[in-house]
Amino acid sequence: MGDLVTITPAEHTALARLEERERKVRRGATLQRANDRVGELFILRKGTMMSSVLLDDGSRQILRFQFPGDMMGLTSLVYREAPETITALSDSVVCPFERSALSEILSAHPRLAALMMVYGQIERAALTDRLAAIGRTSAKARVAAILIDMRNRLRMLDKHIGNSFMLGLTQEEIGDATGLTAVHVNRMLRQIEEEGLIARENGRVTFLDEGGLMRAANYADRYEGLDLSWLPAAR
Amino acid sequence: MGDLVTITPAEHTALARLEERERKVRRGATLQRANDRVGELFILRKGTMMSSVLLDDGSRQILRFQFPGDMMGLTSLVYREAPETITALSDSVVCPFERSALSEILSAHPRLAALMMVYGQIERAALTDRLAAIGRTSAKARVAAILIDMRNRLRMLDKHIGNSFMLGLTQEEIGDATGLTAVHVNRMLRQIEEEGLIARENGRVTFLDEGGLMRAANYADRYEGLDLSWLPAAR
DNA sequence: CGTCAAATTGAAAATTATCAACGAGAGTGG
DNA sequence: CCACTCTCGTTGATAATTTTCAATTTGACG
Repeated sequence: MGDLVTITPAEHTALARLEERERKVRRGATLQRANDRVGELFILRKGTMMSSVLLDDGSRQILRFQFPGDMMGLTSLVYREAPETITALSDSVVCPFERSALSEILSAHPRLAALMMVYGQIERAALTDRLAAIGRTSAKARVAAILIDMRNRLRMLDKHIGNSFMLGLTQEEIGDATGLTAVHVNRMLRQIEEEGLIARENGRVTFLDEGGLMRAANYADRYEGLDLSWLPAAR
Repeated sequence: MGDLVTITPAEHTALARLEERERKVRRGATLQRANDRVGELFILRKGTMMSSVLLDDGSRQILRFQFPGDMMGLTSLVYREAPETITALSDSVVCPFERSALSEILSAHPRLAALMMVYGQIERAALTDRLAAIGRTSAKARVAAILIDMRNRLRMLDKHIGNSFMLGLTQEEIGDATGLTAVHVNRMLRQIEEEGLIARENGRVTFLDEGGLMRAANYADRYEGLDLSWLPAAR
């Protein structure tokens, strides 16, 4: 949250209480399973994770990728049973906390409540972009969009990531995020590569023509263009 | 919000301040256009509206349908420029209010802040269901899902809506919501009808086999199964 | 060296889009 | 009251995109 506004010491203390405990999650392990009874929320401290739903024909839709600093499992604010599965994409560390802890923060720190609504809306915008991409753009555009999105989000964590990065997703995972089959993802990656937009070498992707890639993907960065002047004063 | 918890008089007064002004919006008129500079939020008082994005090849993706009581334009909490367009599906009445008004409520009424997060998460769940449907289910399933969703949401407003209701969407709008063409929507509606799941007569849809329809659609009702026991006390 | 997940490739099939046309019904101006 | 126009729904034929199935290859790792 410190990226958006300057956090006061009192707010910092309150947020730190959410991260008192730690739990390790191995790559592939499940933190929360859909339809399980749940109550805990999490902050991702290290690693990357994803939230997904499993349809009853066995296919999977990945809803969102999570990076360090993200809150996860916010839906258990609302539902008795989790609607989403949360899985580790790489070995990760999470900080579990109780709903009541969040409740106390909302009461004591209105500005943090507002900031959480802000994050909720950023996430909403990201989800709606994905929705529009899956509903209305070609397979190639969707794959390109995932590449750009992953690069941008990784770069938020590590400022000196440039045009080259470890993707950290299998082609099957890209397919589950974009609503395509792994086979078709493979063909689209190859096509994007043949057009000279990217280069690939075992998991590392390099953007050769970022402008062309953005145009192919119809991409909008939802972490830009923010206006937070309306936030209440810190308490 | 009164559907979820009992609102105290003080909370009621605070919320009523959001609805002091009224504005009429004719069917087809645009309340907020994507990429316009915006600052206002809205509560929908009467009618139905939709939020959508327009891609630059001219195609449209409908993100969400709005019904009376819904807050709209929450993204202007965050962005200088609106990412979504909000349009009236029928003649409607909205109540515009300022971001600062919301800010004051968050500070003065923590339980309302929490309830707004709850609504945000319900909306998120609805969006992710749509995402999974568009990404991973057949055209027929997506159309069936829209039918069920519209019926359920209309029934929340009017308890004695049963198996028959006015859909209030053109086939083109159904297509833009499901990521299909209007032509294909037509064929899917016909097919669902021929299978005896629904009947249609100029805009009115009647469910003949609700169980079959739910199975065809892979449907989950996100307004059920809530657990709000963690909410802070009313102030 | 053997094994296993992941990537790659080709061919055929299924789904969905595109194009083009027509019909029904609502509103509108003469 | 009668063209006239417009939107919406409907239908058929064809094309494009994406999936499915079935191998095969590659690379990491014990």
